[in-house]
Amino acid sequence: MKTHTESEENYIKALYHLGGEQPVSNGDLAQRIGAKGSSVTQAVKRLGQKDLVNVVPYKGVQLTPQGIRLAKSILRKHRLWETFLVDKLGFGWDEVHPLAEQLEHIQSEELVDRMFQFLGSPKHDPHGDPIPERDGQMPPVLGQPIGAFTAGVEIRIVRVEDAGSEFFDQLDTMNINLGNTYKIRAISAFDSSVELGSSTGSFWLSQSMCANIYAIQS
Amino acid sequence: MKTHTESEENYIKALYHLGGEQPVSNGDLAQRIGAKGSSVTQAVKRLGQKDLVNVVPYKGVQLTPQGIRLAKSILRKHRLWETFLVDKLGFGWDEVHPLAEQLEHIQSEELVDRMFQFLGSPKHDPHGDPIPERDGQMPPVLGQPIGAFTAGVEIRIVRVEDAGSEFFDQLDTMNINLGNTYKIRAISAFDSSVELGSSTGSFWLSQSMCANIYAIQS
DNA sequence: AATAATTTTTAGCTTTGCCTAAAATAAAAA
DNA sequence: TTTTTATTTTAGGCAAAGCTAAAAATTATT
Ligand SMILES: [Mn+2]
Ligand SMILES: [Mn+2]
Ligand SMILES: [Mn+2]
Ligand SMILES: [Mn+2]
Repeated sequence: MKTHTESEENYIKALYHLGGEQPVSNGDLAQRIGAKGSSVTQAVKRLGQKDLVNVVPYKGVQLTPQGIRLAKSILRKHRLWETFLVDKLGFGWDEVHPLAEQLEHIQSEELVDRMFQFLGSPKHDPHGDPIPERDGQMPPVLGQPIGAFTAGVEIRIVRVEDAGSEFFDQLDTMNINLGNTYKIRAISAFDSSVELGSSTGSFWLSQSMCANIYAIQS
Repeated sequence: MKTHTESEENYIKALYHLGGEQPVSNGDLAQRIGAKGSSVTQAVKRLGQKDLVNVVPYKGVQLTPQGIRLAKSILRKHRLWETFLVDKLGFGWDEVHPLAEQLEHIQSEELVDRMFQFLGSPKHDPHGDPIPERDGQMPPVLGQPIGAFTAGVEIRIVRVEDAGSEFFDQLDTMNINLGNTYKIRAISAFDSSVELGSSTGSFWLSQSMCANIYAIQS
């Protein structure tokens, strides 16, 4: 398997994030990467020559099977590193993403395999996102938005969206963590906010918060 | 503290390796980096503009105090990562160097500090090389070449030179590891090879092997 | 001290990856 | 179906980091 530049890998990752296996527009990609459209046009041309993407001018860019494989391998590394940073080094789950963006580019199959073992073959990262397997298979994407449940149900938080540092701060101040269990006490018909109850009391969660927090019944 | 490219950091590291605080010739640097002299001339000019080195044309390049600080911080990371890979992930001490050359460029003070803690505040890496402290202080460089001892003395292996994979293979087949203790049985007046004795028997070590293995009396 | 050999620098080119401004194309509105 | 607007591509530049070949400076040898 050839070796790629960091920039190339970031484009592949962005494409996977935005479109998965579907085509992505030049503009969306430019926005995500944080570069101008003209730069993106050239970049994807280079990726096309390496058979990582198919480019249809004026129409969009789409990952090839090769590109998808690469995207998943980068995502696997990213999420394994996040898991390492949180589980082993004691970082907060809100701090690890930027660091993982560096570490995801380290090239060594052996390292990834050993890290995977060292971490106990995890299926999900500290935010509850699935860690792609060695062969590209994806573990299930866990949970539904909290607002999707009905009053009276017992739920467990299993995943949160990466919705920025303010979101994580809010989770922190409200003491909400993966694994926490609550009872859905009520759902407001007015603004869709949700009242959650735990052993220590109960509190209301805004619709915006709920939309980024995923849970399963349990 | 500003951020540097991988290439810049590799130049700084090479300069520190070759000359420490002393000036280094263009040719030596070129050889070490694996680039042509003309490329090196330009590269050090760039480093000069960032006050990481002082360049005297036709004479040589020398790290500034800033450059030395950077060199040590990279070396610290390199050796901490090697320690992590061997102690925590179970890599062999002969496999970790190339990986550490990638990992040493990851930028995060916080990560380094936490890793240092996680590893138990190590003073030396898996090859016995000193790990620079946070403030730039260097732990002692351990040991003397095995040939420097006299017959009858008890020694413990504390450090090995990075003398290539064949050297490590030889150490491996002879079962020589850091921490092993031996008695110096004899030193050949003919070829300076050394006879070492342990509980399991005794064997001869060539002068070339001895020159790359360091020990202390004990 | 003069010449020869070695080392270093300069000059000119290449690729990656980004930029701005202008031209071309596609999509939306009239 | 034109015309206007938005998106995308082309054209032309720039900096980092490498290269080769030629010129200049230093070092070594007669
Ligand atoms: Mn992340
Ligand atoms: Mn990245
Ligand atoms: Mn090393
Ligand atoms: Mn390196």
